[in-house]
Amino acid sequence: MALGKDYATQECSIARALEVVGERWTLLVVRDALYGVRRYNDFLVHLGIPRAVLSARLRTLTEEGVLEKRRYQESPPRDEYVITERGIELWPVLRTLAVWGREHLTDCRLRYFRHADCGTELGSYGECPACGTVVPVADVLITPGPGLDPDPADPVSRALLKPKRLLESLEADPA
Amino acid sequence: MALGKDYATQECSIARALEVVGERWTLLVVRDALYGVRRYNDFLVHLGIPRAVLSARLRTLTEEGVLEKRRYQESPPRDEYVITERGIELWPVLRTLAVWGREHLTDCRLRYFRHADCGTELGSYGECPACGTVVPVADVLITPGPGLDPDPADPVSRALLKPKRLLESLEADPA
DNA sequence: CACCGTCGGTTCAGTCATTGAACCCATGGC
DNA sequence: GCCATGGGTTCAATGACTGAACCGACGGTG
Repeated sequence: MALGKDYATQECSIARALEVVGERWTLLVVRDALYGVRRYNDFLVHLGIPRAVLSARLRTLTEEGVLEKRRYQESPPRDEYVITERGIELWPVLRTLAVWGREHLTDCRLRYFRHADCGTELGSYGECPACGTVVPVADVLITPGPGLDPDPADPVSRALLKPKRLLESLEADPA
Repeated sequence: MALGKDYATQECSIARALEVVGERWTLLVVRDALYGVRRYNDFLVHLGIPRAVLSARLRTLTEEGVLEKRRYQESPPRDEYVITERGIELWPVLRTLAVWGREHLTDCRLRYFRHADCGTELGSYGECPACGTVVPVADVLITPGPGLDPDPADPVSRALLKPKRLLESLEADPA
Protein backbone atom coordinates (compact mmCIF):
# COMPACT_ATOMS: atom_id res chain seq x y z
CA MET A 1 0.00 0.00 0.00
CA ALA A 2 2.50 2.39 1.22
CA LEU A 3 0.93 5.67 1.79
CA GLY A 4 1.88 5.97 5.37
CA LYS A 5 3.22 2.42 4.88
CA ASP A 6 0.27 0.09 5.49
CA TYR A 7 -2.91 -0.42 7.47
CA ALA A 8 -0.78 -0.29 10.58
CA THR A 9 -3.21 -0.77 13.41
CA GLN A 10 -5.49 -3.28 11.78
CA GLU A 11 -5.46 -6.72 13.32
CA CYS A 12 -7.38 -8.25 10.49
CA SER A 13 -6.63 -10.67 7.72
CA ILE A 14 -8.65 -8.52 5.31
CA ALA A 15 -6.31 -5.62 5.99
CA ARG A 16 -3.27 -7.88 5.61
CA ALA A 17 -4.59 -9.08 2.26
CA LEU A 18 -5.25 -5.53 1.12
CA GLU A 19 -1.70 -4.55 1.96
CA VAL A 20 -0.62 -7.02 -0.72
CA VAL A 21 -3.34 -6.70 -3.35
CA GLY A 22 -5.09 -3.47 -2.39
CA GLU A 23 -3.10 -1.00 -4.43
CA ARG A 24 -4.40 0.51 -7.59
CA TRP A 25 -4.00 -1.84 -10.59
CA THR A 26 -2.81 -4.80 -8.54
CA LEU A 27 -5.98 -6.88 -8.70
CA LEU A 28 -6.31 -6.18 -12.41
CA VAL A 29 -2.80 -7.52 -12.94
CA VAL A 30 -3.78 -10.65 -11.03
CA ARG A 31 -6.97 -10.92 -13.08
CA ASP A 32 -4.97 -10.78 -16.29
CA ALA A 33 -2.53 -13.36 -14.96
CA LEU A 34 -5.47 -15.68 -14.26
CA TYR A 35 -6.76 -15.02 -17.76
CA GLY A 36 -3.45 -16.31 -19.10
CA VAL A 37 -1.56 -13.09 -19.72
CA ARG A 38 2.12 -13.63 -18.98
CA ARG A 39 4.24 -11.12 -20.81
CA TYR A 40 5.13 -7.59 -19.84
CA ASN A 41 3.93 -6.14 -23.09
CA ASP A 42 0.64 -7.98 -22.99
CA PHE A 43 -0.12 -6.64 -19.51
CA LEU A 44 0.92 -3.22 -20.76
CA VAL A 45 -1.37 -2.98 -23.76
CA HIS A 46 -4.29 -4.77 -22.15
CA LEU A 47 -4.31 -2.71 -18.98
CA GLY A 48 -3.25 0.64 -20.44
CA ILE A 49 -1.13 1.06 -17.32
CA PRO A 50 1.99 3.26 -17.08
CA ARG A 51 5.14 1.18 -17.52
CA ALA A 52 6.64 2.30 -14.22
CA VAL A 53 3.55 1.18 -12.32
CA LEU A 54 3.43 -2.14 -14.12
CA SER A 55 7.07 -2.81 -13.28
CA ALA A 56 6.44 -1.97 -9.65
CA ARG A 57 3.34 -4.19 -9.42
CA LEU A 58 5.02 -7.14 -11.12
CA ARG A 59 7.95 -6.81 -8.74
CA THR A 60 5.90 -6.71 -5.55
CA LEU A 61 3.55 -9.46 -6.71
CA THR A 62 6.59 -11.59 -7.45
CA GLU A 63 8.10 -10.79 -4.06
CA GLU A 64 4.83 -11.71 -2.39
CA GLY A 65 4.73 -15.03 -4.20
CA VAL A 66 1.60 -14.28 -6.21
CA LEU A 67 3.46 -14.36 -9.52
CA GLU A 68 6.61 -16.16 -10.52
CA LYS A 69 9.13 -14.66 -12.93
CA ARG A 70 10.34 -17.31 -15.32
CA ARG A 71 12.87 -17.17 -18.14
CA TYR A 72 11.25 -18.64 -21.22
CA GLN A 73 13.95 -17.99 -23.79
CA GLU A 74 17.63 -17.21 -23.52
CA SER A 75 18.45 -15.14 -26.55
CA PRO A 76 17.27 -12.51 -26.35
CA PRO A 77 16.57 -13.06 -22.65
CA ARG A 78 12.84 -12.94 -22.07
CA ASP A 79 10.89 -13.48 -18.89
CA GLU A 80 7.26 -14.20 -18.31
CA TYR A 81 5.20 -13.79 -15.17
CA VAL A 82 3.20 -16.87 -14.29
CA ILE A 83 0.59 -17.01 -11.57
CA THR A 84 1.42 -19.21 -8.59
CA GLU A 85 -0.80 -21.33 -6.39
CA ARG A 86 -1.01 -18.41 -4.01
CA GLY A 87 -2.21 -16.22 -6.85
CA ILE A 88 -4.68 -18.81 -8.07
CA GLU A 89 -6.27 -18.77 -4.65
CA LEU A 90 -7.22 -15.15 -5.26
CA TRP A 91 -9.73 -16.38 -7.84
CA PRO A 92 -12.63 -16.41 -5.36
CA VAL A 93 -11.94 -12.76 -4.57
CA LEU A 94 -11.97 -11.77 -8.23
CA ARG A 95 -14.99 -13.93 -8.97
CA THR A 96 -17.04 -12.39 -6.18
CA LEU A 97 -15.95 -8.90 -7.25
CA ALA A 98 -17.05 -9.71 -10.78
CA VAL A 99 -20.43 -10.93 -9.53
CA TRP A 100 -20.95 -7.76 -7.52
CA GLY A 101 -19.89 -5.50 -10.36
CA ARG A 102 -22.11 -7.31 -12.79
CA GLU A 103 -25.15 -7.19 -10.49
CA HIS A 104 -24.84 -3.56 -9.52
CA LEU A 105 -22.69 -1.70 -12.01
CA THR A 106 -23.02 -3.03 -15.56
CA ASP A 107 -26.20 -3.26 -17.55
CA CYS A 108 -24.96 -5.73 -20.11
CA ARG A 109 -23.12 -9.02 -19.71
CA LEU A 110 -19.44 -8.67 -20.57
CA ARG A 111 -18.15 -12.16 -19.87
CA TYR A 112 -19.43 -15.49 -18.71
CA PHE A 113 -17.60 -17.90 -16.46
CA ARG A 114 -18.63 -21.46 -17.25
CA HIS A 115 -17.83 -24.97 -16.21
CA ALA A 116 -15.61 -26.24 -19.03
CA ASP A 117 -16.88 -29.80 -18.67
CA CYS A 118 -20.53 -28.99 -19.27
CA GLY A 119 -20.75 -25.36 -20.38
CA THR A 120 -23.03 -24.32 -17.53
CA GLU A 121 -22.54 -20.83 -16.16
CA LEU A 122 -21.08 -20.76 -12.67
CA GLY A 123 -23.40 -19.94 -9.78
CA SER A 124 -22.88 -17.18 -7.24
CA TYR A 125 -20.70 -19.37 -5.06
CA GLY A 126 -18.40 -20.54 -7.86
CA GLU A 127 -20.16 -23.87 -8.17
CA CYS A 128 -21.54 -25.56 -11.27
CA PRO A 129 -25.32 -25.67 -10.75
CA ALA A 130 -25.60 -28.62 -13.14
CA CYS A 131 -22.84 -30.79 -11.71
CA GLY A 132 -23.24 -29.62 -8.14
CA THR A 133 -19.52 -29.27 -7.58
CA VAL A 134 -17.21 -26.36 -6.91
CA VAL A 135 -15.34 -25.78 -10.16
CA PRO A 136 -11.53 -25.74 -9.94
CA VAL A 137 -9.94 -22.69 -11.50
CA ALA A 138 -8.37 -24.66 -14.33
CA ASP A 139 -11.83 -25.90 -15.35
CA VAL A 140 -13.36 -22.45 -15.64
CA LEU A 141 -14.10 -21.44 -19.20
CA ILE A 142 -14.26 -17.75 -19.89
CA THR A 143 -16.48 -16.76 -22.82
CA PRO A 144 -17.41 -13.35 -24.20
CA GLY A 145 -20.79 -11.75 -23.52
CA PRO A 146 -22.89 -9.43 -25.66
CA GLY A 147 -21.59 -6.26 -24.03
CA LEU A 148 -18.04 -6.76 -25.23
CA ASP A 149 -16.56 -4.68 -28.03
CA PRO A 150 -16.41 -7.13 -30.97
CA ASP A 151 -13.32 -5.50 -32.50
CA PRO A 152 -10.99 -4.24 -29.79
CA ALA A 153 -7.75 -2.47 -30.59
CA ASP A 154 -5.25 -4.47 -28.58
CA PRO A 155 -4.26 -8.05 -29.40
CA VAL A 156 -4.84 -9.31 -25.87
CA SER A 157 -8.48 -8.22 -25.90
CA ARG A 158 -8.82 -9.82 -29.31
CA ALA A 159 -7.40 -13.07 -28.03
CA LEU A 160 -9.92 -12.95 -25.17
CA LEU A 161 -12.82 -12.90 -27.62
CA LYS A 162 -12.39 -16.64 -28.03
CA PRO A 163 -13.51 -18.87 -25.20
CA LYS A 164 -10.57 -20.15 -23.20
CA ARG A 165 -9.81 -21.77 -19.90
CA LEU A 166 -8.36 -19.78 -17.05
CA LEU A 167 -4.61 -20.21 -16.39
CA GLU A 168 -3.99 -21.48 -19.92
CA SER A 169 -1.33 -19.30 -21.50
CA LEU A 170 -2.80 -16.74 -23.84
CA GLU A 171 -1.43 -16.50 -27.35
CA ALA A 172 -1.90 -12.97 -28.59
CA ASP A 173 -0.82 -12.83 -32.18
CA PRO A 174 -0.27 -9.16 -33.02
CA ALA A 175 -2.13 -9.55 -36.34
CA MET B 1 -10.41 5.51 -8.08
CA ALA B 2 -9.56 8.74 -9.64
CA LEU B 3 -5.94 8.86 -10.38
CA GLY B 4 -6.30 9.50 -14.04
CA LYS B 5 -10.04 9.11 -13.39
CA ASP B 6 -10.79 5.37 -13.59
CA TYR B 7 -9.85 2.12 -15.32
CA ALA B 8 -10.94 3.70 -18.55
CA THR B 9 -10.38 1.04 -21.14
CA GLN B 10 -11.40 -1.96 -19.10
CA GLU B 11 -14.53 -3.71 -20.25
CA CYS B 12 -14.79 -5.79 -17.17
CA SER B 13 -17.11 -5.98 -14.21
CA ILE B 14 -14.12 -6.49 -11.93
CA ALA B 15 -12.70 -3.16 -13.07
CA ARG B 16 -16.10 -1.50 -12.63
CA ALA B 17 -16.32 -2.86 -9.11
CA LEU B 18 -12.82 -1.67 -8.29
CA GLU B 19 -13.69 1.82 -9.45
CA VAL B 20 -16.20 1.90 -6.60
CA VAL B 21 -14.46 -0.06 -3.85
CA GLY B 22 -10.85 -0.20 -5.04
CA GLU B 23 -9.52 2.92 -3.41
CA ARG B 24 -7.37 2.83 -0.34
CA TRP B 25 -9.43 2.40 2.85
CA THR B 26 -12.72 1.85 1.05
CA LEU B 27 -13.04 -1.89 1.64
CA LEU B 28 -12.04 -1.47 5.26
CA VAL B 29 -14.84 1.06 5.70
CA VAL B 30 -17.24 -1.48 4.21
CA ARG B 31 -15.84 -4.19 6.47
CA ASP B 32 -16.45 -2.01 9.51
CA ALA B 33 -19.95 -1.22 8.31
CA LEU B 34 -20.66 -4.96 8.05
CA TYR B 35 -19.24 -5.39 11.54
CA GLY B 36 -21.86 -2.95 12.77
CA VAL B 37 -19.88 0.28 12.93
CA ARG B 38 -22.16 3.17 12.03
CA ARG B 39 -20.82 6.40 13.45
CA TYR B 40 -18.20 8.73 12.06
CA ASN B 41 -16.16 8.68 15.22
CA ASP B 42 -16.23 4.92 15.50
CA PHE B 43 -14.91 4.51 11.96
CA LEU B 44 -12.32 7.13 12.78
CA VAL B 45 -10.83 5.55 15.87
CA HIS B 46 -11.13 1.99 14.66
CA LEU B 47 -9.50 2.59 11.28
CA GLY B 48 -6.96 5.21 12.29
CA ILE B 49 -7.81 6.97 9.05
CA PRO B 50 -7.36 10.70 8.40
CA ARG B 51 -10.62 12.56 8.84
CA ALA B 52 -10.57 14.06 5.37
CA VAL B 53 -10.21 10.63 3.79
CA LEU B 54 -12.96 9.16 5.93
CA SER B 55 -15.33 11.96 4.95
CA ALA B 56 -14.52 11.42 1.28
CA ARG B 57 -15.01 7.66 1.48
CA LEU B 58 -18.29 7.91 3.36
CA ARG B 59 -19.53 10.39 0.80
CA THR B 60 -18.69 8.30 -2.26
CA LEU B 61 -19.92 5.08 -0.67
CA THR B 62 -23.19 6.85 0.11
CA GLU B 63 -23.42 8.18 -3.44
CA GLU B 64 -22.78 4.70 -4.80
CA GLY B 65 -25.53 3.25 -2.64
CA VAL B 66 -23.27 1.07 -0.52
CA LEU B 67 -24.01 3.02 2.65
CA GLU B 68 -27.01 5.07 3.62
CA LYS B 69 -26.73 8.22 5.69
CA ARG B 70 -29.49 8.32 8.25
CA ARG B 71 -30.38 10.92 10.86
CA TYR B 72 -30.75 9.17 14.18
CA GLN B 73 -31.31 12.13 16.46
CA GLU B 74 -32.33 15.71 15.87
CA SER B 75 -30.75 17.72 18.60
CA PRO B 76 -27.89 17.88 18.22
CA PRO B 77 -28.21 16.61 14.66
CA ARG B 78 -26.42 13.28 14.36
CA ASP B 79 -26.17 10.96 11.38
CA GLU B 80 -25.14 7.36 11.11
CA TYR B 81 -23.98 5.41 8.08
CA VAL B 82 -25.80 2.13 7.66
CA ILE B 83 -24.86 -0.52 5.15
CA THR B 84 -27.37 -1.14 2.38
CA GLU B 85 -28.33 -4.30 0.55
CA ARG B 86 -25.80 -3.38 -2.12
CA GLY B 87 -23.13 -3.12 0.55
CA ILE B 88 -24.18 -6.36 2.19
CA GLU B 89 -23.60 -8.11 -1.10
CA LEU B 90 -19.93 -7.20 -0.81
CA TRP B 91 -19.67 -9.71 2.03
CA PRO B 92 -18.48 -12.53 -0.24
CA VAL B 93 -15.65 -10.31 -1.45
CA LEU B 94 -14.53 -9.49 2.07
CA ARG B 95 -14.96 -13.07 3.23
CA THR B 96 -12.80 -14.44 0.42
CA LEU B 97 -10.19 -11.76 1.04
CA ALA B 98 -10.16 -12.72 4.71
CA VAL B 99 -9.72 -16.38 3.82
CA TRP B 100 -6.81 -15.58 1.52
CA GLY B 101 -5.13 -13.30 4.02
CA ARG B 102 -5.52 -15.85 6.77
CA GLU B 103 -4.13 -18.71 4.67
CA HIS B 104 -1.15 -16.82 3.31
CA LEU B 105 -0.38 -13.82 5.44
CA THR B 106 -1.18 -14.36 9.10
CA ASP B 107 0.24 -17.05 11.32
CA CYS B 108 -2.34 -16.83 14.05
CA ARG B 109 -6.13 -16.78 13.88
CA LEU B 110 -7.50 -13.30 14.46
CA ARG B 111 -11.23 -13.85 14.06
CA TYR B 112 -13.63 -16.66 13.35
CA PHE B 113 -16.74 -16.42 11.25
CA ARG B 114 -19.32 -18.89 12.47
CA HIS B 115 -22.87 -19.93 11.76
CA ALA B 116 -24.84 -18.26 14.53
CA ASP B 117 -27.39 -21.09 14.66
CA CYS B 118 -24.91 -23.86 15.41
CA GLY B 119 -21.54 -22.22 16.12
CA THR B 120 -19.74 -24.07 13.33
CA GLU B 121 -16.99 -22.15 11.58
CA LEU B 122 -17.84 -21.20 8.00
CA GLY B 123 -16.22 -23.18 5.20
CA SER B 124 -14.20 -21.71 2.34
CA TYR B 125 -17.30 -21.02 0.30
CA GLY B 126 -19.21 -19.27 3.04
CA GLU B 127 -21.29 -22.32 3.83
CA CYS B 128 -21.93 -23.99 7.16
CA PRO B 129 -20.28 -27.41 6.90
CA ALA B 130 -22.58 -28.78 9.60
CA CYS B 131 -25.89 -27.52 8.24
CA GLY B 132 -24.90 -27.72 4.59
CA THR B 133 -26.39 -24.34 3.77
CA VAL B 134 -24.96 -21.03 2.65
CA VAL B 135 -25.14 -18.76 5.68
CA PRO B 136 -26.91 -15.42 5.21
CA VAL B 137 -24.88 -12.43 6.33
CA ALA B 138 -27.18 -11.68 9.24
CA ASP B 139 -26.56 -15.18 10.63
CA VAL B 140 -22.79 -14.88 10.64
CA LEU B 141 -21.33 -14.69 14.11
CA ILE B 142 -17.96 -13.05 14.43
CA THR B 143 -15.86 -14.23 17.36
CA PRO B 144 -12.33 -13.31 18.44
CA GLY B 145 -9.37 -15.60 17.80
CA PRO B 146 -6.20 -16.14 19.83
CA GLY B 147 -4.12 -13.71 17.77
CA LEU B 148 -6.18 -10.69 18.80
CA ASP B 149 -4.87 -8.12 21.25
CA PRO B 150 -6.92 -8.81 24.42
CA ASP B 151 -6.83 -5.19 25.57
CA PRO B 152 -7.01 -2.84 22.60
CA ALA B 153 -6.93 0.92 23.00
CA ASP B 154 -10.01 1.96 21.06
CA PRO B 155 -13.57 1.25 22.19
CA VAL B 156 -14.62 -0.23 18.86
CA SER B 157 -11.94 -2.90 18.99
CA ARG B 158 -12.97 -3.59 22.57
CA ALA B 159 -16.58 -4.00 21.55
CA LEU B 160 -15.47 -6.44 18.86
CA LEU B 161 -13.89 -8.70 21.47
CA LYS B 162 -17.35 -10.01 22.26
CA PRO B 163 -18.99 -12.35 19.78
CA LYS B 164 -21.61 -10.57 17.75
CA ARG B 165 -23.61 -10.99 14.58
CA LEU B 166 -22.72 -9.10 11.45
CA LEU B 167 -24.91 -6.08 10.61
CA GLU B 168 -26.09 -5.75 14.20
CA SER B 169 -25.32 -2.23 15.36
CA LEU B 170 -22.23 -2.07 17.50
CA GLU B 171 -22.45 -0.43 20.88
CA ALA B 172 -19.05 0.96 21.74
CA ASP B 173 -19.20 2.36 25.22
CA PRO B 174 -16.22 4.67 25.60
CA ALA B 175 -15.46 3.25 29.05
C1' DC C 1 27.91 -3.30 -41.78
C1' DA C 2 24.10 0.13 -40.99
C1' DC C 3 19.58 0.53 -39.81
C1' DC C 4 15.26 -0.49 -37.90
C1' DG C 5 12.07 -2.90 -34.79
C1' DT C 6 10.80 -5.48 -30.52
C1' DC C 7 10.86 -6.52 -25.68
C1' DG C 8 11.44 -5.20 -21.19
C1' DG C 9 12.51 -2.20 -18.74
C1' DT C 10 14.32 2.87 -16.04
C1' DT C 11 14.19 7.90 -15.38
C1' DC C 12 12.04 12.16 -14.79
C1' DA C 13 9.02 16.22 -14.30
C1' DG C 14 4.25 17.30 -13.33
C1' DT C 15 -0.06 16.19 -11.25
C1' DC C 16 -3.02 14.43 -7.92
C1' DA C 17 -4.22 11.72 -3.62
C1' DT C 18 -3.11 10.98 1.12
C1' DT C 19 -1.63 12.45 5.59
C1' DG C 20 -1.81 14.71 10.08
C1' DA C 21 -2.60 18.68 12.38
C1' DA C 22 -5.29 22.57 13.10
C1' DC C 23 -9.49 24.77 12.98
C1' DC C 24 -14.73 25.18 13.04
C1' DC C 25 -19.52 25.04 14.65
C1' DA C 26 -23.76 23.46 16.87
C1' DT C 27 -25.30 21.65 20.90
C1' DG C 28 -25.41 19.90 25.74
C1' DG C 29 -23.88 19.73 30.58
C1' DC C 30 -22.08 21.95 34.67
C1' DG D 1 -19.17 31.25 31.08
C1' DC D 2 -16.65 27.28 30.02
C1' DC D 3 -15.56 22.87 28.43
C1' DA D 4 -16.71 18.53 25.93
C1' DT D 5 -18.58 15.88 22.02
C1' DG D 6 -19.76 14.70 17.27
C1' DG D 7 -19.00 15.58 12.72
C1' DG D 8 -16.99 17.69 9.94
C1' DT D 9 -13.48 21.30 6.58
C1' DT D 10 -8.98 23.43 5.41
C1' DC D 11 -4.17 23.40 4.59
C1' DA D 12 0.82 22.44 3.82
C1' DA D 13 3.85 18.57 3.15
C1' DT D 14 4.57 14.09 1.45
C1' DG D 15 4.49 10.63 -1.73
C1' DA D 16 2.12 7.80 -5.45
C1' DC D 17 0.62 7.87 -10.19
C1' DT D 18 0.97 9.43 -15.02
C1' DG D 19 2.88 9.95 -19.58
C1' DA D 20 6.61 10.68 -22.25
C1' DA D 21 11.26 10.02 -23.17
C1' DC D 22 15.14 7.28 -23.03
C1' DC D 23 17.90 2.89 -22.95
C1' DG D 24 20.20 -1.66 -23.92
C1' DA D 25 20.16 -6.27 -25.77
C1' DC D 26 19.07 -8.66 -29.35
C1' DG D 27 17.18 -10.12 -34.31
C1' DG D 28 16.19 -9.31 -39.09
C1' DT D 29 16.91 -6.92 -43.47
C1' DG D 30 19.43 -4.91 -47.30
